[in-house]
Amino acid sequence: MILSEKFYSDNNVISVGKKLLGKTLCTSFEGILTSGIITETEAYAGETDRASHAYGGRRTARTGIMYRVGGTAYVYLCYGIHSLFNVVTSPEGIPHAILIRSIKPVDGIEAMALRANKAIISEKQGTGPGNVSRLLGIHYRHSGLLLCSNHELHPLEDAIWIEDRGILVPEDRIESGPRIGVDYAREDALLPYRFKVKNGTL
DNA sequence: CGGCCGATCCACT
DNA sequence: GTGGATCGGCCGA
Repeated sequence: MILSEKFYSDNNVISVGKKLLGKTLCTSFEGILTSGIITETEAYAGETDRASHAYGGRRTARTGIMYRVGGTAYVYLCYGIHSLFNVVTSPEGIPHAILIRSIKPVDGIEAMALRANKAIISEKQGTGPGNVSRLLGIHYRHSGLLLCSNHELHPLEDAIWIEDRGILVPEDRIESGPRIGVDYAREDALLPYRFKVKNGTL
């Protein structure tokens, strides 16, 4: 089942960050389907979160994407090399977003191996936000794509979406901790907004 | 328009 | 554990 706008429009970014664990992130580019189960996320809590690109109400051509309706893809370039994939959550006008940090590869393993320039794909290849995008073929040009438009009507159209395939990650299997690489965020750097499945086991 | 730097990864030691 | 790769976005002049 493809997650709907209702799932993403939840104003509680922490709760959505946790609920995304165990869901399956899918892409279809040029007719090639690849997917992976989300095993790690980070929540970015809008204008009051010093770690967020929207901190203080900063709204530019790039970060303006985060103010769109929940279920919009926010992808941006990091360190000049990596496209990092986020999904906007909350209603339109509130710039909450979840960064997808790790996946367990599922569909299209061969295509992923090709993209990663590896002979085989192990679970390790899906670790790290830059790698997630690399395996799934996500590029910052995809920023602004809607994740819940009905792509099934256009199977050959490029699309990103998230599915619920019935994998349940109970609260006691979720480990929370501080986010990565946000030391500049001062007191907010310590907030436990990073969520991962314990031992990476699903 | 110039300069700085980032929600990172990987090869190498 | 460390440093190089690599470039768009943003800010200040």
